[in-house]
Amino acid sequence: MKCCDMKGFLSYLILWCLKKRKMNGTEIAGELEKRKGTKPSPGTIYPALKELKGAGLVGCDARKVYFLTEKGKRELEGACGFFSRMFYDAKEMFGCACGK
Amino acid sequence: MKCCDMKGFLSYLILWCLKKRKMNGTEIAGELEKRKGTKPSPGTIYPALKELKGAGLVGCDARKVYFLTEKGKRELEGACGFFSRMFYDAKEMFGCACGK
DNA sequence: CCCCCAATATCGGATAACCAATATTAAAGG
DNA sequence: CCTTTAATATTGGTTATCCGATATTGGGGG
Repeated sequence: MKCCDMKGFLSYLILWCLKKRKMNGTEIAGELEKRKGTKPSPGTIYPALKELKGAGLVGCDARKVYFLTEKGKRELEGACGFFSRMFYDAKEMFGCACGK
Repeated sequence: MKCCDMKGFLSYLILWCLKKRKMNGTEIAGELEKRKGTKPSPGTIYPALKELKGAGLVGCDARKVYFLTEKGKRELEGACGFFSRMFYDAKEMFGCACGK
């Protein structure tokens, strides 16, 4: 088990980051590096963005600046609810996972 | 993207659940069902437990009741710190992901 | 206008998570 | 002790995530 090398987060994290502000691919990669500790490679980030765009969760303008669509916002909120339920006892367990 | 079918959580979630109390495989599966919405199959849960035991993160007694080892506790805390950093802005983003 | 560099895109492959199906073990009751 | 039923274990295969390497695009300076 490698808890801090967790897979399956990438798309979700991208949505999370885009909720704060519009970003291009490089900026997103940098933001993910800050959060995860490792910078996703181009071969990771761009296919992910393409997939998200194909799913209608993000859009991008002519300058390749990506932003959350309404559908993406709903998806993100659904995912947050999912996390919320999954770790409903986060507070009593630690003070953790709550960004405080 | 399938945010609510996220992979790579299983081992982590098992540790999380075992932090609360000792459990056998079936109980763990039930607890995961409550949290994730889907019950992991035997072919999922037992290999995961075996791996965790092999890594020294959990132990089990003669009755196959699993518990967190000290190493497992440290691992879990490390993972929690990881999450904490990853979603450091959880509060400002929503009120979410904090089990409240 | 052309070159150059950074950003973006694509592709193949490696890895690992997970499940379905099946086999084995253990427990409880008659 | 035997049977039956639930719990545990194993195996093989499917799928998806991610990365490395490599192409392509686009924008700014000369």
